[in-house]
Amino acid sequence: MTEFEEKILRETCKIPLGEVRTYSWLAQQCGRPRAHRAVANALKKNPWPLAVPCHRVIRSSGELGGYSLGRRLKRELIKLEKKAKDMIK
DNA sequence: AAGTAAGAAATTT
DNA sequence: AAATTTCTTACTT
Repeated sequence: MTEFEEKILRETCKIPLGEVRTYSWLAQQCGRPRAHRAVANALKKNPWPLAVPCHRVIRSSGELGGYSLGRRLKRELIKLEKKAKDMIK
């Protein structure tokens, strides 16, 4: 595990409930604005699929992107978290 | 050297 | 204007 990957994962954990960020956004948070591709690489081999909310990371075009546990689940999780957010507020 | 869960730009439809 | 192709990106293996 490289430092870059760890940074990515830590930033991913900061994404609030019911919200999403893009791959390039994460790249910027780590000081490498053009490393979006490497970000995807780090997330796909995320060792803790649920502990780190990598399902809150989507493409900048608004599309889902991929997910190690299946894009379908990813969609469901985001939907569910939006609901949860509404319920809490 | 090759591959990637991306992106922007150029190209075609 | 939307869909598809092509090249670039930076990082890992």
